[in-house]
Amino acid sequence: MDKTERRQQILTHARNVFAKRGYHAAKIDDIVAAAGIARGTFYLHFEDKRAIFEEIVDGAFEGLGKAVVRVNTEHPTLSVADQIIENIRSIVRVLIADPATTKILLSDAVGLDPAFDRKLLSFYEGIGKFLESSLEDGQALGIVSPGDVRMFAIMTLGAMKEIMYQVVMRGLAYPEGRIVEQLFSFLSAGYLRVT
Amino acid sequence: MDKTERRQQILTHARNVFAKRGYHAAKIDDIVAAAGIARGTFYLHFEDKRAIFEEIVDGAFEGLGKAVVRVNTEHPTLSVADQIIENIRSIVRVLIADPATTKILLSDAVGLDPAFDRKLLSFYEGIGKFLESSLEDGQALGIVSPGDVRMFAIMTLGAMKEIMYQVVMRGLAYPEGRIVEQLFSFLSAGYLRVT
Amino acid sequence: MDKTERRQQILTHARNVFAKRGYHAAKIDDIVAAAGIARGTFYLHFEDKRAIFEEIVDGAFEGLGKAVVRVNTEHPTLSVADQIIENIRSIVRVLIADPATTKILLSDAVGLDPAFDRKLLSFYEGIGKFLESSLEDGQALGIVSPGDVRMFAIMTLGAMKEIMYQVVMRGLAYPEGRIVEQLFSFLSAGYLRVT
Amino acid sequence: MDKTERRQQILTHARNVFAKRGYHAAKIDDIVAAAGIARGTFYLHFEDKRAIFEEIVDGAFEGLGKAVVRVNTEHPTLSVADQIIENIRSIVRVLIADPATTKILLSDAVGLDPAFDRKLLSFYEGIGKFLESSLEDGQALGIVSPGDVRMFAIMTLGAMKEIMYQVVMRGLAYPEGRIVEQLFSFLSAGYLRVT
DNA sequence: AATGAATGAGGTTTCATTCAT
DNA sequence: GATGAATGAAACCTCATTCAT
Repeated sequence: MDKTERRQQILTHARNVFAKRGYHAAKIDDIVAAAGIARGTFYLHFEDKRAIFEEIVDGAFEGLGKAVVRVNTEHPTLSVADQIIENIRSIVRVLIADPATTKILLSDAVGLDPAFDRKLLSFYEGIGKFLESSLEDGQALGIVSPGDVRMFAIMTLGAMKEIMYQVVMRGLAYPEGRIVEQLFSFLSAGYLRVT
Repeated sequence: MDKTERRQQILTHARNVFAKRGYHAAKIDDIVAAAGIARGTFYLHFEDKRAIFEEIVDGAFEGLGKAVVRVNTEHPTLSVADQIIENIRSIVRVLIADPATTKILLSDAVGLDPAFDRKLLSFYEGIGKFLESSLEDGQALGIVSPGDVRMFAIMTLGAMKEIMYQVVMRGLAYPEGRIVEQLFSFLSAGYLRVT
Repeated sequence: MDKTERRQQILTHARNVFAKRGYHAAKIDDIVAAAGIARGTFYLHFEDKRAIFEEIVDGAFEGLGKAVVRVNTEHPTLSVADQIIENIRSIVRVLIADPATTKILLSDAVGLDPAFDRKLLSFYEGIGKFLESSLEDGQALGIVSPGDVRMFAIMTLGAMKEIMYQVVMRGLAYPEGRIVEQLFSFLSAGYLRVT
Repeated sequence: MDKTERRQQILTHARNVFAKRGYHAAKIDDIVAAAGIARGTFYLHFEDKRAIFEEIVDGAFEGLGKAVVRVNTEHPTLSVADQIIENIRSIVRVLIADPATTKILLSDAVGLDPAFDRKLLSFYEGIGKFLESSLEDGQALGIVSPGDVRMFAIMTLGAMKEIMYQVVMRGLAYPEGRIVEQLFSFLSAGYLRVT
């Protein structure tokens, strides 16, 4: 087994262990036992426990980053609505496809310590900035209500995170399509009809 | 200083320490140093580190539970919309009033370990159930769109959690009124106008 | 309650606690709880935990010391045999009368630490010396076999200790008379008839 | 050094430390210092302090168990008297050969706490039962006096324990042969000649 | 490269004792 | 004298990381 494969194998098992136990309760022993390697071997491939965890989280960030595509409003091949829906869909798909990683992202990586919090916040800030600028474009085109785009971005992110949190933590059994549809309809019209 | 005061004093300092460092990085020594007491004194008042953390979280749960009031649709003194707004306002107010606790709730308490996750999920499940049944009432009255109330509840909760997370983690400086107003408007109409 | 009474009360309860739990497992808290006093009060009457334990053991030594009377061979009012029997009887009686103290002596006080071991050994050495010299007198009178009186003393002491150990530790239900009679007959003739 | 050797080495040093200081005064640090290993290494081989102590005591029990052989009265190659003597001799030999363990057994392990007391009592009960049944056989053959065999067993055990206690605690310098001979003669005829 | 025994810093908790009230 | 909250030394144990084989 070559070095890259071995790394990948350890990463995969570590991901499962972290997802199952949480960062602190996951011991190096659990990881090497799951991977079927010796303790020393782990350290041949990863600097330390923190490093492998960061690598898992960074990988997740990257995967999500790739899932998001800027909505093309100039020469769209799909309608704007469909592009938004496709965006939501690809994000949801990535998250659902790897529940262990999603759980790590939405639960285990949260509140680890101030340094890790900064990393997480910085990722969400990137997402937020991207969403905000997209929403601003949308406002220019009249497809996003006038209003505080930062707030829109935050609430959108929150709604999405919470659905996925419930999916991975409680096993909420919603298929991708239903999640996407509900989110889109929520963003489009809310649900309160009180005036 | 009597026993209750002393407990309260330790709780307050512990809360700050947990909020500053996170659960694991917060050492008993940090807490007792902050409280200006000896290490043994801590254990006179609390079983162990976990216990004081749980007490902080439970206190937060309780405070939030009290903040939520069922919307009265039968003999309302306020319009339904105003009641919803008041509900949102009181929750937001409680969270903003004590950012340390809010940070603990939304960050430090998350992903601590499977046991704590269950506690957290169970709290959110309670909130969710309450919201769902309120939303069902609302549907009967025609003030909530037909649709999946569980999803509505989750997305609402997520939007709210994310705003507060940003407020306590990034120091997002939104006043209570603005948060309430934005949330209400989001729940009422979303922001996408793509059809 | 005057000082002496209070001391006595604490001693009595401490004795029970030590007998029940053993020296180390007996906490000052257990003692003061049993005595119905405050923790500080304990220290008004006793230097420390060790001191009260020593006092209990010293008291037991004293009680046993008083139980033993030198056999009078010159102007006996009782036969020598009867005097020996009376001696055994009074020792057994003292031990059986206060099982808690006996348990402390034969179990809890044993192997506490080198310093306490010395105390215990010194007590047994006193007993041993006394027995040895009595046995020597007996040899002079022809009522004790020729032989190693130190060994006789040790084996006699051991037989007696073990009976009492079984009585207090296992609740071996032998009445005083039976124990005395068995011991005397054992010392008189052993039980092996192999030649 | 392989795992078994290392365990053995730690056991040996721990035995000395326990024998020297007693269970409670013996710190893990003393043991690891004596063994010349790091603290963590200790815990690699033993669950905890209690576990290594129990292992030492259990080992002693086992060694003693092996030393005792049932007296063969049907087709004896040695006379019954000689068989008894050999039995006593092998027990005494085992105890004298390893004074540290004997001291632990007769002093440090005594009165440790109720749980350990039960372990000890259960061992002595086993020995007692064995002796009692042997004595009953002896009575049937007429080589043991009629009488209470349980009492005989207890007194025999006590005499033996006390001799060994004196040997290891006071350095009583009796050679094996002398101890055996004295014990045998004591069991055979006692020493009192008072009518 | 792989192993796994060894390391030791670091943290939690206990509990005998003190002392202000 | 009595109280009981406060103290802090001391001890155990864990586990990430190292390193000789």
